[in-house]
Amino acid sequence: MKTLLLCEKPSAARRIAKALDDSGRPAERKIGKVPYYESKRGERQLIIVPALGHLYTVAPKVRDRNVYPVFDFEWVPRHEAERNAKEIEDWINAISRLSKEAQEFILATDYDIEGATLGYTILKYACGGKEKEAKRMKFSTLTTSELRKSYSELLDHIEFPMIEAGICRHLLDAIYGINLSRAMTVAAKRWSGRYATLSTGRVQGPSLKFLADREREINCCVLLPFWRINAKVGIDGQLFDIEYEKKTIKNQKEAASIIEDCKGRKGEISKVEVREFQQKPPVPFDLGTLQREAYRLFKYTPRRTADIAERLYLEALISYPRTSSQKLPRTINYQAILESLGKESRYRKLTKILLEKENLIPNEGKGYDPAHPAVYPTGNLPERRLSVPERRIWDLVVRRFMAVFGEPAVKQSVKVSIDVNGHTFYLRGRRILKEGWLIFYKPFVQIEDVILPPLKEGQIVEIKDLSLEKNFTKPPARYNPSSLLKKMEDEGIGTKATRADIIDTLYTRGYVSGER
DNA sequence: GCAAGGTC
Repeated sequence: MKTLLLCEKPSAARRIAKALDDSGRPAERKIGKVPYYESKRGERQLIIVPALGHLYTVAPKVRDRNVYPVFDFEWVPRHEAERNAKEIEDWINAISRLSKEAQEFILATDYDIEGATLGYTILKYACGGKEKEAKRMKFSTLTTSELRKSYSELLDHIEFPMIEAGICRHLLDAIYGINLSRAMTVAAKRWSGRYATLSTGRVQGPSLKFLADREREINCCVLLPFWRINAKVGIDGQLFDIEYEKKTIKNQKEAASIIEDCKGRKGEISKVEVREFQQKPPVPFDLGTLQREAYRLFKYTPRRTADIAERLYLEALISYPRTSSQKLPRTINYQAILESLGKESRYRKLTKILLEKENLIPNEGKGYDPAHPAVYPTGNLPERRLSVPERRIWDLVVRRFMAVFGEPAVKQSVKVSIDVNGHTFYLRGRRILKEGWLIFYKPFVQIEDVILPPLKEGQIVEIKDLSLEKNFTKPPARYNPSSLLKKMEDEGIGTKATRADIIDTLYTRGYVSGER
């Protein structure tokens, strides 16, 4: 009796095969490039085979792309509808062949709308109509214990209502996106006489609108003048910038009279406020946070970061990157990872600090993902020379991982009020009292101490370089790929795996240009 | 040479 288990992707199939095999060592086999596993579990022989995400997609029944509108769609193997999907044919053939040896079927794809749907289409079209008899494994992490539990508590059938929703999602996106895209392309050709691909869709359209709305705001923005009082204070031969109690003054007369009042006057310190506060460690990386951080630090676009992270994942240097989780489950062996990273000389001192702690507790964020934990380094060290971008992203993931286990940083801020003829100026100082997690994440945070000499109330100080600066209010900033990604996340459009690609498409179509 | 969603 053979049972076929269908998984979402190769890495999941491997984990599942290991978890379910009685000896923990399933046989690894291949049909062409398609890997699969044979596990023994009691009397049962399991054939565990991965999909590669969706193997089927919806496409218009009439293949002529100039037809408009189209409402008749059908499920087809992906290689028939898309370019760059050549390997899908082999994949479907392999699953099809393995399914013929099996008498029982279990769906073990991700327990979400797309996982259920991609499993359904494969069971139906590649396995010869097995979608009704297939059982279902339900799990939210790929830990051995949960996988075994879900295998022992198999659900009777796959989740048909969820699949209805998934099919509906595919069809709506296709009907809406393909028709509007064709309409725009045809209209543009009639108008200009030239062909250019135009496209829009459920996610592209609204994303572009965010940019258009912002551009309109910028163009409509009326720039108003305002004035700023600049001054310095001299203490023990050192000069420090001070700020006027009102950061901006809208009226030139008022500003000029403040200058007049303060000119040639000395200042008297009226108050010294010292405040200490803690800054908690950062949370582990979900993909979006990693993409934004890589843009902030290296100006890598979200797309580029996703590509690099994917490569690092395939070389087993980091965990699965397409995650929205900001949590690191206790089942991850933090200590082993740190010990291994410590073999790299530049991490040795840092990992030592963490390994000496009594317990390692990550500061976790709210982000949750049913299928994957946050991005973390596996502890493996590169076996080849990484390119500069690869090294940077890996280093960022490593340091972030260490930082989440760090102690809070303790900072001190000082606010000194200086009275100048009835006007108040502020002198601000700041310093780090305890580095805490910053020691791990140092290259990626700006830490600039402004250390003030000892000051006390009633002390008289010299006011220098008193001047008036005219400015204009600024329009809101344009989006960049990073802030647009954030906006899409906040608005809940696209997914962690698609947002970067969709932003890229906006550029490819020529809707957006400039900063990338 | 059309969407958006999986995944490599």
